[in-house]
Amino acid sequence: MNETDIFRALADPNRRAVLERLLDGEKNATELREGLRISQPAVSQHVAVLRGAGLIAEKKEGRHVRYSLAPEGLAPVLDWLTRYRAYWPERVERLKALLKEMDQ
Amino acid sequence: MNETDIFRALADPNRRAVLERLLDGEKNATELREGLRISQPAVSQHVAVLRGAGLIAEKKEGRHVRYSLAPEGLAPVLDWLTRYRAYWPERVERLKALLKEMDQ
DNA sequence: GCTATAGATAAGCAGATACTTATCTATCAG
DNA sequence: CTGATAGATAAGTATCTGCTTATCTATAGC
Repeated sequence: MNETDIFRALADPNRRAVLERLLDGEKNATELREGLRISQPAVSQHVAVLRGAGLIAEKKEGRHVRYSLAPEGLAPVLDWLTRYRAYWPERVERLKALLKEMDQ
Repeated sequence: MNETDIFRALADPNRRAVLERLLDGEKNATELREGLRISQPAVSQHVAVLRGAGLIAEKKEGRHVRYSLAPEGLAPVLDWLTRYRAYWPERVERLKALLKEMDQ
């Protein structure tokens, strides 16, 4: 839930890959594992780190667990990044375009 | 320069503190150290990690080195984060306000 | 009940991290 | 040249990470 936990969680490529996979909807652990060349326990451990950082939520359904992105989880990163906005040169233009697009 | 290097660099509180300090202008290593309860070599090592991640630039001036934030350094983080925009609920409102303010 | 499957937990280990003290290099002041 | 200072580098070490295999728990189907 704090910046350190979140940045540490995001520092691992396999964990970012897990988040990536959740972009297109809920997944269970086995689905999250696809494409990652690590064992089932390793996935479980990564998921625990992501959950601890507040980045994913889980919902038990029988013997399956459905994992999903936690909507507010990345907010501290955005907040942190915003403090450095003076150092986002032309990226700001891209963001403006993005927000305009989102308005439609 | 890649996401992993950047997130790893940001995962350490002392390194984030160094960046924080650079928000109000160039500093030399001794100034960066103020407030951090770590040795001079530790600061030097953190600075090396931040430089390696492309987050700070340095300019030698005699026996001093002036460190500053590297403007483009955080762009990959912003880009990464943008992919999760659907999960930024009301934060978007804050950003819109911010960008409007920057237009003035 | 028995067996299979989803996922978590335990234990162990190799490599990475963050720190320390000691030392080195380079510039500056006299 | 000499001594002091800014900063980097070297070497050593305790702790943390990310992984593995083995095992455990819990649900589901028969």
